[in-house]
This record gives sequence, structure tokens and C-alpha cells, in this order.
Amino acid sequence: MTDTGTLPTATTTTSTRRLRTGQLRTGIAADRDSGSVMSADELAGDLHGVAERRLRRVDQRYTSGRRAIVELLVSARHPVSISDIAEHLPDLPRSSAYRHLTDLQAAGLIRRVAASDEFTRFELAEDLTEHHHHLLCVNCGKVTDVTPPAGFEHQVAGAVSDLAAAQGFQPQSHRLDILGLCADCHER
Amino acid sequence: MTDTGTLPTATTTTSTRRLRTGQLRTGIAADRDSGSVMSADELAGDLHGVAERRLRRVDQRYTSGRRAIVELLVSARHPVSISDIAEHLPDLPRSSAYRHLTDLQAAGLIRRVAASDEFTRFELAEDLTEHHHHLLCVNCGKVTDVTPPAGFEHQVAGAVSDLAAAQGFQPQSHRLDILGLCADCHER
DNA sequence: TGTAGTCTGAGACTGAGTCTCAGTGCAAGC
DNA sequence: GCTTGCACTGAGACTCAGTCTCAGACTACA
Ligand SMILES: [Mn+2]
Ligand SMILES: [Mn+2]
Ligand SMILES: [Zn+2]
Ligand SMILES: [Zn+2]
Repeated sequence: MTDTGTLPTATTTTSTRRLRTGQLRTGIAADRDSGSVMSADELAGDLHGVAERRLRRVDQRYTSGRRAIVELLVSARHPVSISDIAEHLPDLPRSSAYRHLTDLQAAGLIRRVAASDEFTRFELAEDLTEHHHHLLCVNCGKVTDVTPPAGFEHQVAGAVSDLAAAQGFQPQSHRLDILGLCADCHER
Repeated sequence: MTDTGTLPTATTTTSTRRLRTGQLRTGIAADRDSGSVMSADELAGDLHGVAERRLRRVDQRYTSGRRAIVELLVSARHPVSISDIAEHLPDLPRSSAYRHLTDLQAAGLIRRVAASDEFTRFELAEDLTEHHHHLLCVNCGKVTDVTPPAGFEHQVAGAVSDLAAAQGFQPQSHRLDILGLCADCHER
């Protein structure tokens, strides 16, 4: 009932390798769009540098617990719930996990994802991955990422501006959720 | 902090006038689209008939408590929270209000709206109003309805089908939320 | 080293939302 | 009108995701 799909087993990579602190770009994803395919490792490497800097900006450290959560979000192929975290990081107390999630969000590294069930999910911030949307299964709660074509996103961006402007509303971002039945729940 | 905007004072209309049970159409909104403007009263009148029938379909009655909530949702110009209900229907116990909300949703009369804060809101089901989206203020939590032009909705519907099909996902509905600052929170 | 500030685990706490239960209301049939 | 079966209701206990507190541990930096 609370099956959120498979998740790669938590890689206990304790490699403390640290990258040279290049220019802080607002978006690793730019590299992807420009054609160069980053491996999971390269992305993760760069990501940890960004994470450390963004945390430091708010006088926070990139500790092992926080890093473990970030690595879990990187390796997961979909937004993760608190129970996913508990399952894959059993030695991380819940209170710490929740606090880390709050802190990581405050540092702009992760964001909350509202699913169709009662459980909040978390994923890397969009400027660390790429803008995308979600398929929400109304039966099992599973959340799947989907990336619409750029042309569609331009349409959406335009409509969002128009709708917001008409109400004196200052838009910051949008989210498009598609509700329905996932493949598993469908064939039943 | 939890100010959700103004709401018309709860009309204690106890008129038990009941409409002839015309054909049950799947969508009062059709009347609107076809040009005829329904007054709030006409809409409400028709609506109560639909409400009664849909509840009866699941062996439930359209009682005064449930009707009071429906009327509040009709008169409100935006999705209402449980505290809105408590404020405008002070004699309705919370446990009953929650139960009514659950029952009304099960009967397909209302739907939940996820805001940017922790509080769930409720509004009439889309086939009783019209398909629309929401502006979510990330500062005060206010939720405002917005209706995009039909052309845009067609674009969205097409993209939704494509995205879902690629994943074996069976789409039922979608929601587009625009996050940002409302007019009040903006000028600050 | 010393010190100031951050981090952490344990567990108490909060509060939106659910559940239980005993009593009440409501319709349909006799 | 009375009976009988359900649905409805209020009160309050309960659940549990998420937050807060606090004392001790850790880190950065001088
Ligand atoms: Mn989008
Ligand atoms: Mn839409
Ligand atoms: Zn599913
Ligand atoms: Zn606001």
C-alpha cells in the first residue's frame, strides 16, 4: 500500500574527494541541455560542491547525514518519502532526517513534492536537475518524473504569466501534476 | 498568518425548496459554456439537486450539515480550509465537518486542493463548476482560482496524454498550480 | 588547545485528520 | 402511528507526520 517502487540500495560511498571550487553556476542542468551527457558520478561530484557552498551560504555544514540524504535523492529515480529515507538510511534518526530535509530545503538544494496521498516527498531542486513534472498515482501514491518538450513549456510559461498578471500575482514557479493510475495499478 | 481572505457570512437560508428531479447531467458547467449565465441562486438550486442525487447513489442523505458545507463552498470565491468552515459554521463540530468533507468527496461533489502551506482546502468538483487552476501564495497560503483560455487547455490536454502514454500511465485529470506571491504579500 | 557556533539523537510535543461508540434522526413498510 | 433498519451526529479518544527542545558532541578557526 505504501510501496513507492524500487530504490537503489544506499551506496555507502565514503569517498571524501572534493572538487575544485569552480564558478557557482545556477544550474548544473545547463551542461545537460548543451549536449554533454554527465554520468551519475560527475553529476554527483559537482552536486556535492554546490551543496556545500549553498549550505555554507546560510552558515550550515555539509555533514554526512545531509550528504547521505542528497545521495539518496540523486540515486533515486523518483521523489522519495520519509519512509524511503528511513528504509535506506536506517541509522539516521527520524528527527535528524526531518531536520536535514528542512535545512536542505532552506539552502535551496531540495524541494517538497505534494503527492496524491498524505505523504510528502522530496527531490533535488530543479536547478540541480531540470524542470519537470509529475505523474501521481491516485491508487498507490507513486510519483514519477516526466519532462515535457520545450515547446510545451514555453506555452505554459506564457499562460502562467498572463494568468498571474491578471490577478496582480507575482509568479515564481509552477507545477503540473498528472493524476491517474500508474502502469502497475492500471493492469488490475 | 492563517488569513485566507474574506468569505461571505454564512447564509442561514433554511428554505427547503426542492427542485423537480430533471435529467442528471454530468456537468452544470455546460450551461455556462453555452452562453447562458446562471445566477448564484440558480446554480445553487440545481447544485443541491445534483448533490442529493449523487449522495443517494452511495446511500447517503443530503443533510443540513452537508448542505451547509456545500453552500459555503458555493458562496466562497476560493477554496476553503477547515478553519474557514469552523469560522463560518461555528455550530458544526470539527469531527462532523471532516466526516462530511470525506463523504462529499466520496460522492464526487467536492475535491481536495493542495495549497503551499500545510492546510488542505476544499472546493466544488470541477464538473459542478468548470475546469480551472490555482494561484498559491507561498507567503500567506491564499489560494485563488484562475481559468486559462480554452486553447491553452487543449495544449495541456495533448501534452498530458503524450507524457502519460510514454509511461504506461492512465491519466484521469491534471492540476496546474502557479506558486508565487499574491497581490497583498507582494506589496510589502 | 580554547572557544563559539553548529550538529546530533532522544524524546516530548503539536495538531490536522481519523476512528469509535453510544445515542438520535429518518424513511419505508406494516 | 409504530417498528425496524440504517444512516447520521457529537464527543472525545486516538493516530502519526512533522516540529521543537535540550543536553551533549563535533568543527572550524584562531
Ligand atoms: Mn512545467
Ligand atoms: Mn488545466
Ligand atoms: Zn499506482
Ligand atoms: Zn499572500
